Amino acid sequence: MPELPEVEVVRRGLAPAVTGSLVRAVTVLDERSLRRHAGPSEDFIDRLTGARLRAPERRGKFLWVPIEHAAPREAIVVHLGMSGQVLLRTPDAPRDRLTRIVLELDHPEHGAVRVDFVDQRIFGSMALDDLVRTLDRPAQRIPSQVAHIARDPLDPDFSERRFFAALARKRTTIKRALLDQTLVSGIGNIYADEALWAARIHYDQPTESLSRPRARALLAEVRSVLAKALAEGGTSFDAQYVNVNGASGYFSHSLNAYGRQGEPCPRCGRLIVREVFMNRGSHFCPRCQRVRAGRVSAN
DNA sequence: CCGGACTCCTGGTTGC
DNA sequence: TGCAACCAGGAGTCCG
Repeated sequence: MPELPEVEVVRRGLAPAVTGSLVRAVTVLDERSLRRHAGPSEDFIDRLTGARLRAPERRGKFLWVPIEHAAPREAIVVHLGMSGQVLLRTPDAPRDRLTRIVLELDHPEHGAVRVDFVDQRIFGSMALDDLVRTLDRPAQRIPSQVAHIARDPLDPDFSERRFFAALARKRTTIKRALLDQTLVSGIGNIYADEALWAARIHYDQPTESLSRPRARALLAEVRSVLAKALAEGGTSFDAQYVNVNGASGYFSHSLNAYGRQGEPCPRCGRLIVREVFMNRGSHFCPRCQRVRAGRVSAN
């Protein structure tokens, strides 16, 4: 699935069901989905069973559910990878064929609920991880697996100053930078292409050649596209991305560049092109988005 | 520090 | 219709 808007849709959907719930039972159907859990699956099951869950949190594409009263403090960390889904089901609902992990919860008000982690490609994972303090906000604890991930652009504490400084420090090109989760998190291939299209920037434009106003404009487009996609429930091309109730998002109808190769650019009419970059498709308008000469920063 | 190659996987779609 | 090749929203590691 899953870039920031899709993961946030999942977080919001999960919140009312898991917050305050007690974990009654844990079933691991495929241990490969625990790849990022430090111990064996029995360890995951034993430590989680009987735990009381708190409200789910998110940074970038990582989602986690803190456990109450755990010492050291810990959380269930969920990453959806390319094809992960988190589904809320009634206890006796049939299981999806690709279900890898099942959590049976008991909510103090809503009663029994089942959380199914479904993942076709198994690039996603669940894990129990310690919550640690990080430098970027000492008052907050986040899973150790997420500590290297930058804040995302919809985070109220996202620092533009920091982002621009990190961008200036990098000797790379812009799409690579947008996809670098240690610079800014939550952006994946779809929204990188969409934001670059909106800002009229070529994916291979060197970051050091971007003026501050253009970098600022790009960040504004990133925020805008993420927010719009979130408002429309995320981007679904098929059943691979759905919310916790199994419903698709609508943002695929609003895409201007991603997956639109051969179709006219909505702005200028020139046909959108797809090129392979970083082993994946980059979609852009060859007229609106050209690599241009720009200032080379002094530092 | 940076980029490219390669890894983890399954299954739907495309093309012969 | 069969089957192989290709493609996919991510991200970590290793190597030059």
